[in-house]
Amino acid sequence: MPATIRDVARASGVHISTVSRTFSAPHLVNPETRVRVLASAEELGYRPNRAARALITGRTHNIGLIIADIANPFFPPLIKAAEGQARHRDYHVFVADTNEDPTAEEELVHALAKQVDGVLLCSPRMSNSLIEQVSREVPVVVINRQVAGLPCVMMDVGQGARSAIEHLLGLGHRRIALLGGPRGSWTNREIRRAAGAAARAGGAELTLLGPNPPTETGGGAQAEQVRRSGVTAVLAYNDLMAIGLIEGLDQLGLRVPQDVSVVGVDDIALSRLTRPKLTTVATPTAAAGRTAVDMLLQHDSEPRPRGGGRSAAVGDRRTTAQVMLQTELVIRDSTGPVPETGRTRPGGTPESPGPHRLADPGGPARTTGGVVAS
Amino acid sequence: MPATIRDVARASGVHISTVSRTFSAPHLVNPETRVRVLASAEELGYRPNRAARALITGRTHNIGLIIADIANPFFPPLIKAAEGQARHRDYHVFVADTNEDPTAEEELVHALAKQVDGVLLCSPRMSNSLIEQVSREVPVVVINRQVAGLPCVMMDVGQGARSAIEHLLGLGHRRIALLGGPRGSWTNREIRRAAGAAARAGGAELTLLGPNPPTETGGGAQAEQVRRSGVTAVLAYNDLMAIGLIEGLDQLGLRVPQDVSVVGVDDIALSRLTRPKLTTVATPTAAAGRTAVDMLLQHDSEPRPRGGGRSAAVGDRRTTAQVMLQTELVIRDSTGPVPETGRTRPGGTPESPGPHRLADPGGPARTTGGVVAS
DNA sequence: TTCTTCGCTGCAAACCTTTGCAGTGAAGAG
DNA sequence: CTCTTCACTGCAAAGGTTTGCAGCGAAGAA
Repeated sequence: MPATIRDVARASGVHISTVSRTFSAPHLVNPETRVRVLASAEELGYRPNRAARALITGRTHNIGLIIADIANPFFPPLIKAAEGQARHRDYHVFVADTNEDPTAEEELVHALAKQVDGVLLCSPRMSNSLIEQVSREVPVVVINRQVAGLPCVMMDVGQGARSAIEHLLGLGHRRIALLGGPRGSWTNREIRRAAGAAARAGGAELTLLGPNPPTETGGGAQAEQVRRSGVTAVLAYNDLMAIGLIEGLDQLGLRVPQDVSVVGVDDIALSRLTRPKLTTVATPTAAAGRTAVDMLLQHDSEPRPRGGGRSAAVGDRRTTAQVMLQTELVIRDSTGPVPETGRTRPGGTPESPGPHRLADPGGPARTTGGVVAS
Repeated sequence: MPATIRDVARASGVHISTVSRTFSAPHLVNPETRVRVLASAEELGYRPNRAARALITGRTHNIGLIIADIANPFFPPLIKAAEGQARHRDYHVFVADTNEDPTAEEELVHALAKQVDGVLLCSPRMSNSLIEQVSREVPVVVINRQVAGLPCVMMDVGQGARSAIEHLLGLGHRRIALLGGPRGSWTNREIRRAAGAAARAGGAELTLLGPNPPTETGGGAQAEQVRRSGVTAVLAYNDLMAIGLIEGLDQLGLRVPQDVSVVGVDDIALSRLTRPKLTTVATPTAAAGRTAVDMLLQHDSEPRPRGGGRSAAVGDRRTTAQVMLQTELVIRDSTGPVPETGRTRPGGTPESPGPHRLADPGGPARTTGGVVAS
């Protein structure tokens, strides 16, 4: 049904190459011919077949963005930022959602591989070796994970977790739980490592709860465990879990932050809207999206060889940079001083000490990142 | 860099067609040859180029999903449902976000056109005529909009808006505002039409506020207007705006539902978590996603002619159905009886009458839809 | 006049697959 | 021994573009 270049050529009485040039190099064709071709094209509703074009140029002007869970509000800012940056460079972004499933993840990069010039692998759940493998099929930039030899943009959640633990230590907490995220998450490991070290250094006991699905439900489901464990503070893998946990604790009659303090990670928009407002580690998601696109596209202006030698793909960079973006602890209302010992039962105090409050930095975290490796 | 079918053929000493068959019709090739080919392919890291394959088969096994704003929590359930349904039929979904921009919308369908077998146009902002035009380039199913001659799946927001207005009328409200959504939204028009009719029928005055961006910010920005207008109830274009409005009213010292009642549309997950919990019109988003995929793919089992005649694309259905899905009013805590006249200033009443509460249906809205046209 | 230059256009290869058709050789039937 | 059948494989066209190269005619230079 859709008209091809050949139909247009026939209709306007020229060779297909002229039609092609009319679209991709108009200055090479006689103005009169051009209008004739354009007219025929318009009339037939002709649109160049981008897949066929990509087959020969090796450029689709699309980039793929694979993310673990599109329903997690952590991702949209990253997606939007990536789209914006891509658009500046005349690229479109196709997003694919893996439902936290490593298998779906792998399938999707194959599905996308030849329809895009590169793939942004965001918070991947598959193994490093698998990532390396797929990166041989299509240029890849990894977000939220470090894998040797590949361009990566990471957020320093380790530093963030440390700040969070130190914040809790400063409030007097000595029994802290770490509400773990999904299996296979690099972020999860980083947080665990850093939080563990910080807790040890501060003489606190850190209880690990997990792995859990990184959702509100996943957080809420651990409320009972948190209560039983007797901790006075919790660091959650992300804001969603933190919010779910607060909800769950609430239903058990435990108040936040009076009975237990809760810290999240991500600083999603929602964390400003809940009551209490969430203390959280802000991650520079938008900057990550932009940076990743830049890294993927950094060499796309280089001339592409043709004919004999295999053509160089977008990701064929000699220098694979790894960038670490800063995080920042944002203290809001979900953390407070440790409750006095002895009062382990909630509800007795008429008015517990009000929520601890510090100046809210407000704006997004600073996003300058240092280049770590080359 | 990536190996082609020719490389594999050379490495395993067979013709490329044998390699092709090894992957797409293994039963046609001798087991011994097969293992040899497979071995070479494995060694070379060969992956069939799906774009080239699609060029000849006419099938990509991908479907495109274009949505207005990926950050709006209304969409993820729809996306997930579409993905699930697609996955059952061995299809992958590429999501593209338009940022509520009609131009980006059109660009994206062109970008996707030849990389997918069909496009789901979700809550499109472009004109009907443009939709018809792009539908000649790629099979399209429209969601949240009625356009003649094209398969559509709609949600009966008109009915929902009517129920909402009647609910408010029943609570005694006579001055109601309609917090409009974005320009170009079919849903917006439907709500306005139905709400207007219902208000008129009930002898109430309906104030139109808008158009607005369909976000929390968009809703919050109209709080001042709502206060000034003196209405006692608001029906918002969607839950996000309703939540933003409640937030904004709160900052102006107006309590919901004591001073003003607020109803949303969509029943996003968040609307259960806010205080007060949101009264809203539940839309069957997941069902919409599933249905749309089914409609797009309904003919994909038909044999495709080859050679002489132009091949029939996925969407080449004779019967373009239009489906209307039911909505349902879910009454929670953000609506209550109209405040007594005279008390227009907030803060005076020690304890206003508690929120009106009805049984919450809980489960998702029923999704059975009648076929409207053929 | 002859030669060069130049603007435009056509030719054909290339990109990577799939697939109808035909060819090959061996096994089985008569 | 000949003929058919059958499993397997190769051939080549097709799908819709892009692009280096060559051709062509006209205009300008010498």
